[in-house]
Amino acid sequence: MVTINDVAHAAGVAPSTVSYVISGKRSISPKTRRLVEDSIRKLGYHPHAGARALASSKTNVLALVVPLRTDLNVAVVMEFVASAVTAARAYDHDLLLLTKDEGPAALQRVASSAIADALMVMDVETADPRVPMLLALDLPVVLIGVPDHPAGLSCVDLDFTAAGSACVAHLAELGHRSIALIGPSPAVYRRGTSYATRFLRGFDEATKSRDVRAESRPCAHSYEAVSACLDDLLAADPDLTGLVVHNEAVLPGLLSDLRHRGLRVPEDISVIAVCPDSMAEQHVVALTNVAIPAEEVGTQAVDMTMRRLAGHTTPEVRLLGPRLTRRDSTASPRA
Amino acid sequence: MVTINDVAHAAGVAPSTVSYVISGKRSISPKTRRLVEDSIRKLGYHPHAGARALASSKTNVLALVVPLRTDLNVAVVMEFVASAVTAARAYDHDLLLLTKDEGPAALQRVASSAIADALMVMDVETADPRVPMLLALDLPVVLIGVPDHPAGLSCVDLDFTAAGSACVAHLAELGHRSIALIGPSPAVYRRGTSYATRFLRGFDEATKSRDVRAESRPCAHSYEAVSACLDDLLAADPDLTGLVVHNEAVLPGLLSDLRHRGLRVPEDISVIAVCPDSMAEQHVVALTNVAIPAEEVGTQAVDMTMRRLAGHTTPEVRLLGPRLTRRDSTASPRA
DNA sequence: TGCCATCGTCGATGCGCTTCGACACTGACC
DNA sequence: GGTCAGTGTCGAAGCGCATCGACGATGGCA
Repeated sequence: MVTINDVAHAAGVAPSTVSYVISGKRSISPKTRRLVEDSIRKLGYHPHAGARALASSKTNVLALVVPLRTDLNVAVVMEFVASAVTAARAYDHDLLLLTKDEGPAALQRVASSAIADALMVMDVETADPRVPMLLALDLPVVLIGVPDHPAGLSCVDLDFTAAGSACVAHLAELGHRSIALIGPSPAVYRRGTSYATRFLRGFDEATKSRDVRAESRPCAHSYEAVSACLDDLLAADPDLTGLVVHNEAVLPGLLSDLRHRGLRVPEDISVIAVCPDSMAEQHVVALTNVAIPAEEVGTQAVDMTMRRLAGHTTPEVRLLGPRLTRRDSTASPRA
Repeated sequence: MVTINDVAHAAGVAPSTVSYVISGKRSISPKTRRLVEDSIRKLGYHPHAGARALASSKTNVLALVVPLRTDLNVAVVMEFVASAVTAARAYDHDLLLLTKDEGPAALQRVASSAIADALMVMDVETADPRVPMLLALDLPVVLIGVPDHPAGLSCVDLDFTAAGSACVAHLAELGHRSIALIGPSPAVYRRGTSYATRFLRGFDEATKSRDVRAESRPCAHSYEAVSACLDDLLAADPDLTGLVVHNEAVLPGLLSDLRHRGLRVPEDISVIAVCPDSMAEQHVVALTNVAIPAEEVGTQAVDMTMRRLAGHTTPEVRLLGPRLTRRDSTASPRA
């Protein structure tokens, strides 16, 4: 193993000088800097992470708590994780993965073992039991999602409330007067998952204020559940002309089921989805959608985390405005 | 921060004794053990990861290199990652996420900074350029996938060659005489991704030995690509009665395209997929499939890694036998 | 009773790094 | 020529832990 001493020796300087060259915390003469940098390169020196963490109480590691359930959208989670890793690396940090399954104790463990410098937490619930503990942790914490009482925690997410409203607005402006929301699986609502309830709120508010008839149903993502859900909605209102789908996993099943029923999209029924753009474009009928900007959220989450680490202590709540893209799955209802 | 000294003081013993209680590397009297354990619990002591790593040259961290491309199956990658994290935690280790995008330098960095104790590498290519470097690293390395020359590295994966053969065997035994393989996107083959070429090899061998007419095509996962691919295959052989799909992402598009063409599954054409069971069950017609045991592979990968860390130095190659489940999408072709 | 082996505990040392105070040297200025 | 502020470098200390050799206590056996 190459140590800082080896480098110092090779460069003919003291170890501390090498350290200062690397950290830039003191001024170094150009000559010395060049000498040291050459030795570092020549020896292939990388500082020992543990030693560095011990001496500086900084690990250069960010911990990310991800949900590993299958009732959430895996593609979105993955995209988020991907962008978070990339963003973290841009700040010279690494990403440690924790699962929600390990529970709150895992957060304690990471904090008090000094395994990571900060925590990013996904799949936040409206009354998330982890919030008080996270507050007590005195590590920077960024939530992906917004609980009812973020207290002093930073949050970032798509503005799902606005997204819910935007979907309704789009359909209403096309002339739809009776629409329905197909939401995430019942379990997601039961947990009080932040984005689900926020979207529903936006949907409800908008349908009320625009005087649009509306129903909403959670929906598991088996084919039967989708089918039953549609049965139910069409029974409740046979004149239904618009569907808002806040559940990417059911889209394929939903679309083929509609076709089975002889309902054409968008001639007989309009469909607007909340899903990543790539997914919207991938269907037989390209879907009008509100994008889930997982990548953007991941980047922002890391940015916020790094700001906190850099000393910006005031927590922020960043809600990304929804972006609706009109494609081929929505149209005005026939008279 | 609670240190080992605090615990020692609280328990009235020396710090080293606390250390031995935790590690179990020397015998401790029951009385002392209880005393120490109580203090640990009372103070909420967690050893400082950096200090531990420095003193013992063990980080208790496993690094996992994941591909973040979207042309691979995200769900499978996610499932793998999930099971790997869980398995690692069972061994009291954490998982650090690296992306393939960072290139080989990232592996060097992790190794020489002593950030992780071992490396697990996904998305292995047949002639993977990382192999020589990994060998030089003198960390335990486990590949998920099998390169042409694993040299001294451990590998684990589904036996895709056997899987390819199994698909053919199933269709052939049902009486199909002309089948086609719809594979991953061209880019996947171009990279020489290990599982794609292995599957293709199994497919080719089996069709040859069973004297089945066969075509194979890579296929991107846009709807147009799927459609073009089908056009092409049906033009090449209008009597095609069986489809092997080694590309989960195209399944929804493929199935609806077949329906559009008036081809019923399985009456007119049989479809067998290589995908996770959950995905196979989720379609309108439940799909006969060869399962991708991502969870099992993840667990095994971690097991192998831990064995290496425990001193088992001989590299192993574990190929998991394919498991074919017959569902509703395959049947004998009509005479 | 005295000896020795065994068991349980302790103290000291060092892992590789950061950081702080100290210090030598330079050039500017009176 | 002497002083002083500033610049660049050094040495030492200590971060929290694991580990090793040493050592006291205990009990068995003669």
